[in-house]
Amino acid sequence: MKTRVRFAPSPTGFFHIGSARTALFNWLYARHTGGTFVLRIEDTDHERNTEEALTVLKDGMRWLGMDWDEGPDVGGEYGPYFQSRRDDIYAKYLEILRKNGRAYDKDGAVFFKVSGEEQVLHDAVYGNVARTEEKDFPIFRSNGTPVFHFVNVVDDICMEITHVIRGQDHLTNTNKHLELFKAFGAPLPQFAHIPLILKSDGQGKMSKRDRGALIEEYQQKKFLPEAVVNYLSLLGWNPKNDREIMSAEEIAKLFDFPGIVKSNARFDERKMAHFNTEHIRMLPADKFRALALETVKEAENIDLGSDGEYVKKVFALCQPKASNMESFPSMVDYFFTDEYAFDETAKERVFKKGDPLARLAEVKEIFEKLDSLEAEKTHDAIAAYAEAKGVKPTEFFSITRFAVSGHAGGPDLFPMLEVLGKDRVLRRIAAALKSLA
RNA sequence: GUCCCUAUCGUCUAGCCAGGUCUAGGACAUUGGAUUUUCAUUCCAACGACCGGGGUUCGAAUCCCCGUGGGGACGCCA
Repeated sequence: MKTRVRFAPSPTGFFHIGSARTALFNWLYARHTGGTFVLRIEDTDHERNTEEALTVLKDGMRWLGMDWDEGPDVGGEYGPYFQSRRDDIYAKYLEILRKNGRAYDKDGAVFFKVSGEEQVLHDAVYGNVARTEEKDFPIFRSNGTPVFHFVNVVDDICMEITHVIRGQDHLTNTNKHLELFKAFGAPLPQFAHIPLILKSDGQGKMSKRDRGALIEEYQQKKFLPEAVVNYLSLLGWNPKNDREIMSAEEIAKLFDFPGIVKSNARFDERKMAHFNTEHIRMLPADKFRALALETVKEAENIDLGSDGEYVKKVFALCQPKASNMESFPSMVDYFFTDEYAFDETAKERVFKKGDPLARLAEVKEIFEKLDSLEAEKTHDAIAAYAEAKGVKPTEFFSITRFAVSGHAGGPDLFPMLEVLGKDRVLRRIAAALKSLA
């Protein structure tokens, strides 16, 4: 039988990292098994702007590369995929319960009559979990709208969902669902509950107010979606072979229930950042260039000019040193303007010892004699001069970098000077000699 | 309060199910070195954990019990 899994969010206006991870595990399992990934919108009982909220959700899903096979925009055999449009189906299923004597009216609402028998869940992650649901619970509110537990089960039955992968916070709700499946005489799906994501500090699970809790944040901060997917996949799952940096395809290939961890995981934004850095470094040059271009263009104070080849060289030079895209514009700004600022802490560091300005003046003279600043030649020229003078070559490096870029760090110095070009470098050194004096 | 889940470095985790090969492995973070070509790179190293107590066993991180810690569910929210 073909696997059918679903992600069933209610559009709230933001895409929570926990939801995203649940979606991801479903998506991974579908791709791993060659099955179908259904996106079902649980939009009952919500007055919020669902159109906008839905967009946030869909954008987030698409950004992370979690394409759905059935659901909004793509349709499918099992629609409608919005609970708000399935009232007739719910009415039909309520009738079944009434006929079986499992539903009754109370206070204007409809209640489900529980069996009172112990239910044993065979969970793919947590094993057998026994629990008894003691109280009858409402399945339709007094305003006539159906309740989550009811619609969730009915939809899973109708959509022939084979595996229910969801957060562990539903573990104790599952009794209710088991009772309902049985009351309908429907086959049970395989349940797989996954551990929760906890706050990095403090108590409880990640809430929307915690930093790093919303997928929108990662989009805004220009994280690579593949990095977010990679990190999220490893929060509560692992391939058992110490592999960490992986593509979504690799993860999907390896993903399965036995690798899912039972205990909750604490979110760590530093490790998330690390994955982001690794994925940036791994990006093929052309993809990185496209991303860099987009990022820099959004930083309005930077004018890339008209020399496409120059831009290309700059980005290629900086990619290996880029730790995140958010700060990338500030990392490359000086390549495109002579009006760069001199970083104060960098200045302190550079001027801490020796006589940097004297060195800089010497560098200027050395460079003036060269016909171009080809990296190796430039280096050799300084090294030769330094040796003749009996000074360490390193004494020239920091000040040169600082003079032409305003930073203490950045891409490899000599390739950087080569990209900048002799004219620009000499112009900047001359200016710096005056302004830093 | 009741019920359910869970417990290895600060964090994510491997090992546990089929007990010995574990002086417990990897990653992030931190600290310290190296690359005498800077650096936001790379490499190397250090630091650092089996929650406590009982039991089973020749032997327990691994199996069992009890505590304790952590998390969750108990809504006419989803």
